Amino acid sequence: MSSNEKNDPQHNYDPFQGFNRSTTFPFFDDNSPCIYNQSAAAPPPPFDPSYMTFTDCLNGSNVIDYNSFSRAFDMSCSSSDVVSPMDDNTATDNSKKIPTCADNNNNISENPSTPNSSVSSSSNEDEDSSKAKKDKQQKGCEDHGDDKSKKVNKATKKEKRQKEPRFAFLTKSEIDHLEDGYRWRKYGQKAVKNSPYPRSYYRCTSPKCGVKKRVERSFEDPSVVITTYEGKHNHHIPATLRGHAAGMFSPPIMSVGPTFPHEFLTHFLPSSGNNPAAHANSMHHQTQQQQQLQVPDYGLLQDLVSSFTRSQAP
DNA sequence: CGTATTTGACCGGCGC
DNA sequence: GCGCCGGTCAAATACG
Repeated sequence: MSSNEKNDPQHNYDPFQGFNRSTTFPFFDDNSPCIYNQSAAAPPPPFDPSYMTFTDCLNGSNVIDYNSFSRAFDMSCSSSDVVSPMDDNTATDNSKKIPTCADNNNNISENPSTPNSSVSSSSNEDEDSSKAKKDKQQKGCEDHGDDKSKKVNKATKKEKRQKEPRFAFLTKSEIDHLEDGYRWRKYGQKAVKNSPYPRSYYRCTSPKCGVKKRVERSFEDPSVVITTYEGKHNHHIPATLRGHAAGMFSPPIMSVGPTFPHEFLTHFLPSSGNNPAAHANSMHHQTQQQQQLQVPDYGLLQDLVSSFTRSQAP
């Protein structure tokens, strides 16, 4: 948790404070099953562009003005292409993780790990104590560390971690790892402080693609899966994806351009309605009630949704 | 047998 | 400097 977050608890709990959810941004309408209000159990309203979820918006037909999206998400102009610059700690303290759009200044957290002594005396004392035990064991064994040398070499080889743009999605789903059209290899899993749910670490299996994603379940709302993408895919969706996904892509998506829309929709959305690959796969595994929220720039998004709504009007 | 997952070990960053 | 913590590695294991 970053220091400013620590000093400002509100920051953790409601990054949308100050926004009029009902009128400023349709996704936040209290009637919608937005996860940020506690009415997620309420049935979604009948389709209405004004009340569509963000996923609906993204997944909607390709009438969306992608330039608007691009502007809204600040994808093309920023140095890091941050859609929703999550403080890394957004997913660190599970009890308070909420994607924050507060700093749209490409201020990706420089500290991937955020020590937080203030929560050290947390509910997961079992974990902590066992972890401490482990650490002690480690340190106790360090004397006879022949096998350590290679790890040290590895560590020296490793370049300093680069800051990658991160994008967080909140998805209402019963399954943790949502299909997004890409192939991921799980490379780690960690217990999350203050949360009974572990965090899983995935890496894109494409050789030259260093995109990673973290998947964890919200502590406050277990029905919500938090998926954090890091980096951008430098390749298309693998043709071998659990069968022939790439070939199923509809031309509009594949042809909209090399940069933003396709990348966004296919690279970052856990499940895109315009992504038959993801859709076809996910339909088998996911509940129909999935909503992803991405909250980059309210004003522009409002414009976008407004224009989208207008374009839907007869 | 190749690929994916699991899981304990390890590292680096940060706060104290 | 120490301890905590998130993130990553890689050997072992599971799976198809």
